Amino acid sequence: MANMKYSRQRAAIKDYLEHTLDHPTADTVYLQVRKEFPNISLGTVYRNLNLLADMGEAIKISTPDGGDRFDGRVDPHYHVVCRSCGKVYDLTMDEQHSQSITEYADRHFNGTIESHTTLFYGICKECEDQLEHSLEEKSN
Amino acid sequence: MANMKYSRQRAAIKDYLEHTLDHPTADTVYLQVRKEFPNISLGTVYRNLNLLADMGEAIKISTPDGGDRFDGRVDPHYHVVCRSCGKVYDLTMDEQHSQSITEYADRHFNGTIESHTTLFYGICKECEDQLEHSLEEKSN
DNA sequence: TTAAGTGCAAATCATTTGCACGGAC
DNA sequence: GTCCGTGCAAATGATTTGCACTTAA
Repeated sequence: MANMKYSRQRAAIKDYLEHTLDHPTADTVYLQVRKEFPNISLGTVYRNLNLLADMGEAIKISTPDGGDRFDGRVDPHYHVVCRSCGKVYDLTMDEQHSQSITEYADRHFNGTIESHTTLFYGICKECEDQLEHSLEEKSN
Repeated sequence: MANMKYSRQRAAIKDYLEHTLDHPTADTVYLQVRKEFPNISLGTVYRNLNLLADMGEAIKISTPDGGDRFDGRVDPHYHVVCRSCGKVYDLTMDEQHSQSITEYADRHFNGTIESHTTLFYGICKECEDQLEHSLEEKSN
C-alpha cells in the first residue's frame, strides 16, 4: 500500500463520496462516476471503494438487507436505516457517549475492544408523515 | 405466517442454533444439521433461518466481511468480531445502557428510533495470547 | 521504463427461487 | 385431501479476479 499511484478514477470516486449525503451502493457510485468517466468499469469502482475503505478514507456499511453501502464521512458517527423506505441517514453521537460505549464493552469482554459500529433502525420523518396522510385518508 | 406447519428440519436447525455458542453461517448450519438429516438442502436451511429470524426466534448478524451469521440467542445483546481470527463473540450489555443508547439516538434523529445493533471490533483473548507468544519467540 | 491501475469478461460466492414430490394436519 | 415444507438444480445478485492494455511516476 506504500507504493500507491494516483488515479483519476479513484479521485472521482472519493470526490463523489465526499459530496453526497446519501450512502450509495457500489452500483450507485458506478452509475454516478460514469457520467464523468463513461468507460469506468464496475470492477474498478469496487477495487477503489475497497482501497478507500482500507485506507480509512471511506466507510463500508453492512446491513442485513441488500448490498453494502459506502460513506465518505469518516469521523466517528452512526447510521440509521429507515425500516420503511430503506434510506440510510447519518447520526452524530458525541465523542463522550461513543467512547463510553467502547469502554463499557472493553470492561466486559475477554480481550480488547478497539472500535464499534452501531446501526439504528426506525422510521424517518418523511415516512412518518406519509403514514399519517394515508391514515387520514382512510378515516374519510 | 399464521398457517405454519411443524417441520423436523426447522426444529433441528433451531435446536442447533440454541445449543451452540458460535455464530454460524448458513453453510455451517447446513453442514451440522446434515449429520442428522443427510438429505437436507442448503435452500431449506436458508429458508428456515430466514423464517426463524422473521419470527424473532433467531438473529441475523451482518458483518462487512463474509456472509451473514445466525444467533439463536434472542435476548438483547451485542457482538464482538475478532479482527484477528474472525470469530464472533456475544457481549451482554445491561438493559439500562442499551436503552439509553436508543433514547439518545431518538432524541437526535428526525424521526423515530426503534432499535439498534452494535458490532464491536477488537482482539479476543486467545489471539492476544498467541500474539504475545510470537513476540517472545522473536526476541529470542 | 515499470509497476500500479484500468476495462472487460468470466468466475466466484452467498442467497433465492421454481417446480415436482413428500409430509403435517 | 389440502397446503405447507422439502430437495434439487437453476437463477440471481453482489463482488472479485485474470489478463492484456494504459498510465502515473
